[in-house]
Amino acid sequence: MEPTLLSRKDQIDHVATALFRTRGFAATSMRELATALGMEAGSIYSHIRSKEEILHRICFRLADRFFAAFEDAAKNDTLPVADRLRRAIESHVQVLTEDVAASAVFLHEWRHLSEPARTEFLALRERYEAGFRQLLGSGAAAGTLYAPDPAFAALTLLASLNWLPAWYSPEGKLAPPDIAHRLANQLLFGLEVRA
Amino acid sequence: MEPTLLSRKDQIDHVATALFRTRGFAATSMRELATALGMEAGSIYSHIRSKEEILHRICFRLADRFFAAFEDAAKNDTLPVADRLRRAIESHVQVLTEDVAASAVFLHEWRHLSEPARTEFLALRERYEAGFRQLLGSGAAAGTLYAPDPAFAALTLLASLNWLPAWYSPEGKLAPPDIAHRLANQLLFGLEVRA
DNA sequence: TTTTCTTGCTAACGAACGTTAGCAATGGTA
DNA sequence: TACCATTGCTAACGTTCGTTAGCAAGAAAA
Repeated sequence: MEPTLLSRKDQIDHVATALFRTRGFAATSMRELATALGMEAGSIYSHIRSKEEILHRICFRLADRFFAAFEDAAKNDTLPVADRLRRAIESHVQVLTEDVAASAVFLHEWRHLSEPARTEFLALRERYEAGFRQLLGSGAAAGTLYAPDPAFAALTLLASLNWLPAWYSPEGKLAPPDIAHRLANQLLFGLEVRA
Repeated sequence: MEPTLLSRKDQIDHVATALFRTRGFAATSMRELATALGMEAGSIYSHIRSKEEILHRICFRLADRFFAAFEDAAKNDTLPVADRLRRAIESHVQVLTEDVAASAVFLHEWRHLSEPARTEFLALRERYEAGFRQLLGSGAAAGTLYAPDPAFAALTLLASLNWLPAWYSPEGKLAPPDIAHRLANQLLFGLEVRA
């Protein structure tokens, strides 16, 4: 029938990601998931321990990817801060577009993690934001970036980026690098025409 | 005991809004809602017809507010476009901060509306975004705004604003007008220091 | 060949879900 | 006084939920 590129467990994760994205975690039943996979609800438990385990894997795997991409992009101390920020933005967009569905789940469904996973997740997110904060802060200190309140700037910046899964489609006219470039420009240069 | 400032129905809406925000619509049970209101689950149905009716009211009421605020702010044809955009941004932020919980529900929980309400809601949101698109487009045409792709710019702009309910607290150090002003500045002028 | 792992089924568990019916107390209105 | 809208209760309905137990077929490993 189909080539088994993914293990059954990975297939479950993949299909669950799509369902969690569109219906939400709480509104997705194991029976819906099973139907989408072409199997019975009980059978899923041959591969996973619980529904939440799937969500846990989706969220934390993506957190890992965001961290890895950020390390690569921003931790080059020889580059000017503005350039490092641009690269961090582009990396973030790349991770988002690589798997939009998982990104959407990562951004919205983490609340359904129970403790202590939830707290753990929020700590990771906080650490990630701190990376952007630090970048903006040192840019402001160096006088190359305008960010009187780096925390505020970081929130706004990430907000613009994280809305992407709400509208991005791989079939759209804009390719991910295009999007990343435009977003970076708009955030760095603003909307107002310069004199 | 307590002064009855709100009708029981309004109290239900209010408490439900807070629960829908933190737990999500699907993960909030009528029994939880009842407990938070100090009553029994069945009793709620003396005031409402269904759980979804509450969500419907929350979402569409806020849509009305956004439209009203935008009309006030942006439909003054004598002002320069950039100023009208700034005013629209500030109005949007004001509606968001006036009721953060309801805003969060409006932004994230509308997916749980069933048809035809869901389609109706999306049409409203699309019309609202079109207002910003048009503003950005005419600014670009007039040469006062840099927005080569007004649709893209509108998405990014609203994204920055709509993330606000994720972090804003009325007890925070920034007052809503401050926030609005900073957001408008950051969006209009960008992060990079001007020559 | 025997064993073990993977994969999946059926049937069912107890719990929780949204909602309804029927009844009762209260307080304002006629 | 009689009436009626408001408000809330108890008890239960049918359904769906996540999950488990027990069994079985096939492939891979010993």
